[in-house]
Amino acid sequence: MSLILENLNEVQQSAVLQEKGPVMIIAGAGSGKTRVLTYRIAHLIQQGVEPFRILALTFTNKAAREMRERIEQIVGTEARNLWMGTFHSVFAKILRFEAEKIGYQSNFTIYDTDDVKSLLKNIVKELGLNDKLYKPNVLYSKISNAKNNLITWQLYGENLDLRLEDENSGRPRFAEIYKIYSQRCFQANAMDFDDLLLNTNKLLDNHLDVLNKYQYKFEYILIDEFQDTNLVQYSITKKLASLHQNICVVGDDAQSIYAFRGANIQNILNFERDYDDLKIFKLEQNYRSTDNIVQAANSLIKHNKAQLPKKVWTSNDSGYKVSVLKSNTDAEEGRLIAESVFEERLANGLKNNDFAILYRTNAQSRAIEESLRRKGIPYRIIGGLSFYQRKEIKDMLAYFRFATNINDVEAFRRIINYPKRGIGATTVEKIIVYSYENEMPLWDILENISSMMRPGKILTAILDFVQFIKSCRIQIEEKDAYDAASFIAKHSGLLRELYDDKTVEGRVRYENLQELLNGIKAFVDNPEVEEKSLSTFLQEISLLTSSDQEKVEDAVTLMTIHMSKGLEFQNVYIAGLEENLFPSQMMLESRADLEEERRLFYVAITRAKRRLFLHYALQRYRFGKLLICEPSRFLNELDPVYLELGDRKNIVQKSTATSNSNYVNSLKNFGKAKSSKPTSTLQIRKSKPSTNFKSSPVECLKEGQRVEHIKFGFGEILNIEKFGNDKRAKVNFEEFGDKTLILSFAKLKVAE
DNA sequence: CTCAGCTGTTTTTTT
DNA sequence: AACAGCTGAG
Repeated sequence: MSLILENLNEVQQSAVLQEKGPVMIIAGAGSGKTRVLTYRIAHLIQQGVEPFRILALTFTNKAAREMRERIEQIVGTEARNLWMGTFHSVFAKILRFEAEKIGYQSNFTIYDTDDVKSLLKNIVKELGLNDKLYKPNVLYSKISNAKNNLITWQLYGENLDLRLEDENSGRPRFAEIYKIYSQRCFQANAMDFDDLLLNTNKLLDNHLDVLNKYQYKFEYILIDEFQDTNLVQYSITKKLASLHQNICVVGDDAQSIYAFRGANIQNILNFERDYDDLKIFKLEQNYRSTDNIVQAANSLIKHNKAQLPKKVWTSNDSGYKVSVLKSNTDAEEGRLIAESVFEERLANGLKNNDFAILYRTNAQSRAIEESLRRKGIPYRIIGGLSFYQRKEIKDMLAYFRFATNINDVEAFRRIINYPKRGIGATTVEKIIVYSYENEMPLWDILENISSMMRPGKILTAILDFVQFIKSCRIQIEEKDAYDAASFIAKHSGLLRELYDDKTVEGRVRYENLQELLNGIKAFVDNPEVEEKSLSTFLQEISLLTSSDQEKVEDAVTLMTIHMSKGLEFQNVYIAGLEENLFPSQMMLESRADLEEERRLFYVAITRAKRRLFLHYALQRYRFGKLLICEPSRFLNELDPVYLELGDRKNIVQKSTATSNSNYVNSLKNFGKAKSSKPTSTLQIRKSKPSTNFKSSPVECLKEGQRVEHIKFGFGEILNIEKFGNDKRAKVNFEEFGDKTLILSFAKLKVAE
């Protein structure tokens, strides 16, 4: 027991020892938050609390797994009985157990984003609405938003304010769509991510016996990353904790980066309001980073108005200053990063695992990957298209899904004519619409299809398909996951389809499918797994995310900043610190929440332990266009005292003459930025897109033509060549030198 | 019903 | 650049 405590500072200790009652731990970045949480749980177990009476909710499965392992190291295998996982996975588990109470079957499917969008698209189509106005993306986020705020479709329909808002924004029928969508999910015995929470809440509200059971069961409740919880999550945990009142939340308002998903910092304030005997602990000492990094982060975050008072400090050495590096292009940015990784690794005896490269959007990884590959630096990408999101995998899983849940309409849609069976879109639509209109389960129709259709090729195809699904169901009943999956893979024709595809992509897809089967084999062979059926496997993976891939060898990590939360690395590179990319233009336009973007940058900075590199490029390919970029406003917000501008000689060597002088200029003026001009020298050019700039048609542009570009100004076309379906022009600009532009995209017009 | 080829659209972040 | 959706010919 003292063994536990000697690793902790005073505040950490008292936070661990405050076992009873509501506790809130405000934990600054790198302040040992996970350690406190881990020890707190271990301590409870050592005090004799049964592990299965402790509920610990984390943000990612990975965080849960790591914490479980660490607890296991302290208290032993008992830790396996903890109720620990993400909100979604824990409540999915409870929902499967209690499904009948809310009219679901326990083998319900979890619809992922693609399923949801496809369903929404079809509803809009059926209602004959304008799909420009009713875009699946918009609808989904509106529905998700509503659900996260406990607004069911019934409540939505009754809420006149919301209805009025929809009418004003040109979507008067949204409430109807929400209703139909919810009903369709229910009929398909499916839940989307948000339903896992909303239905849990509903279950606890409407079934007192269930509520009592879990209230009694969970004697201690702990919530990690509390700043990222939304209203449903708060509502559920509050209900569960109301009997024992032993609820401990850990969070950092400065790291709240999921508002777009309904996360609400307000929860922290509500928490103080809802529990008046609340004990608050503030962890403010940072053990992770050098002083320069901590101070740079502080200097950034102080620009945010909405925050809890808190002083993050460290007794660590000041270390290196934070490097700010300019590149001419995204490609050069990648090269600088790769070179730095290479040198730093060699000079300091670091391993690839010690490096992380972070970016705002997944699309940015390409350029960096290329330069890493060129330098022969092994890397792994976390996020992006995860294994389970690949088309071929999702197709295979759709077969599994449909065979286990025969009312899963979205799975049915996916596989009914893939591989091609001669059952076209028209037929499929007829079946589905018939099912909805007559409120008949999909499977009832399929089983009786011969009495509803004219005999012919199509009918035979459907009958074969139904027969096949039936045989799959028998396999799933009788065999283990691997045997059943192999049967389905083989007899569905999917494996053959991909095997026959001799292209490179086809090969990869085939291998991916084999990989999936290997994964299922491993699942079956795992002695810890008790239930080895295919449907258990499906349930296991439906909430897996890209961050859950096991880390393999020693490799540099590439990921979005969102994925990096909770992690730390010796060296961190943040790429793409440009206005409109970070902070993201989208974010600013849609929600105007600059503070969340700033918190995101704060999270990124505080991942670094010993060295931090901030990169921006002057030009970058985005959306297939070469864009001129200006440095992020966030760079100007950092206190220059903790920064150094491009110490790297190779920038000078490898840059062109023009940029060279830019580099020197900005180096000269960087520290004075604040005193001289508020906009600072980092800014190159105001990017006010002139409203009346009209590109000339491509045909008007000839070699030798004098032209004007919206950003580059005036220049002369040197040559034009065909590039795929596009034409590309090399243009010599007076101010910016030679540029190659894609004519169909470039804002370019004939000069007057 | 299927396929090839063309057109237009879309790119924030994730459980 | 990558895709989804449409059109027209078979």
